[in-house]
Amino acid sequence: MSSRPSSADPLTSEVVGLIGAVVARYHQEYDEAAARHDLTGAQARLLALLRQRPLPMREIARRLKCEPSNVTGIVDRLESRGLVERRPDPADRRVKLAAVTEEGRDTAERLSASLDFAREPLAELTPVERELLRDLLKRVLDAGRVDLPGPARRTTT
Amino acid sequence: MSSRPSSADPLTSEVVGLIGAVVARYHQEYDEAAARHDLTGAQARLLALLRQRPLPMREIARRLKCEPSNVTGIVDRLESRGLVERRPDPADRRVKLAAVTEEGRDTAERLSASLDFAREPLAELTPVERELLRDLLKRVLDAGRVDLPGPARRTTT
DNA sequence: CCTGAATATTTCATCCTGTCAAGCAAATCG
DNA sequence: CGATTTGCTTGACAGGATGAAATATTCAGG
Repeated sequence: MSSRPSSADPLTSEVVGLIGAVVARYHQEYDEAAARHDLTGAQARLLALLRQRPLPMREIARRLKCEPSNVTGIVDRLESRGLVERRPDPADRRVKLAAVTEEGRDTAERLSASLDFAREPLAELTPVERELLRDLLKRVLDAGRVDLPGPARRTTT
Repeated sequence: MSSRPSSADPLTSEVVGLIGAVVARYHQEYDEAAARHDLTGAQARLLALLRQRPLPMREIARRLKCEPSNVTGIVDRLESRGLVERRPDPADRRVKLAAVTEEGRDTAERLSASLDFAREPLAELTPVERELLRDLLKRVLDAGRVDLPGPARRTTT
């Protein structure tokens, strides 16, 4: 916490602005891609999440950072369209596992394929630059985390 | 279409994943900061926008990339709390300018001050690294589309 | 075994965001 | 002037999000 670059610092606020722009762009493109498959953003995120493996409602809520009661509705809508199904958990009869159906997996895959952002634009960068960007983003992401003994705590400046 | 790095490319998809993580973090922190001031994300964005100067409803919709009718509601709610007011445009009586009130400006400033993301984490980077990140982000943003009112294309590449 | 606390999910009420279609008012053009 | 366009609002509606209450199941003690 020695020298926190205040937002007054022009360079820092420029980077902050750029990150804001990236966030806006990402969202716009994500929602557009979702809409192309008749999905909302939330539905697309849920589908992408379940693409890995079935998950309990509770766990979905935890990962999406929302209330479980909210997940109920999103799964309901996807289920009514046959993209997701609820299965009982053999180990605990309270929990319901949400899982993609065949069609759901197919949709998820087409969706992911049509997500151009951050693939198209990344073509601008050379492999070395991509590595650079990766490392910088990693460090920025790690930084916000609680003060764990993170990799390389270089509080220069 | 020469050398588009497919998502199959491990490095590219790692970077895509990191950008997704940044987006998620940014949103989470933005909404939390807004909530701390009893604002929703949309209300906070609108307030931040008007902090610069009053804007016609139409222009707000354009910048927030939503329908004008949506802006009406958001301004309504902010106005009912005394954070924003509608003024007539002397030049065109059809137009209504939304402007922050004193209290609105104060709230906007406290909000901006409490936006820790991308300021705290950026402390991890040295000034040189921040410049590097800035340039990489600029190029990624410029690549996809030339739509942003980007401040000066002085990429010097 | 039975009771009571904890957990997982759902339902319901409520609010905000977002879209679209319709409408009104003011400006603009022929 | 009259017709069209532009700016904003209204109303209807769907989805996302929260919080409180209800139900079912698990689990820990006595």
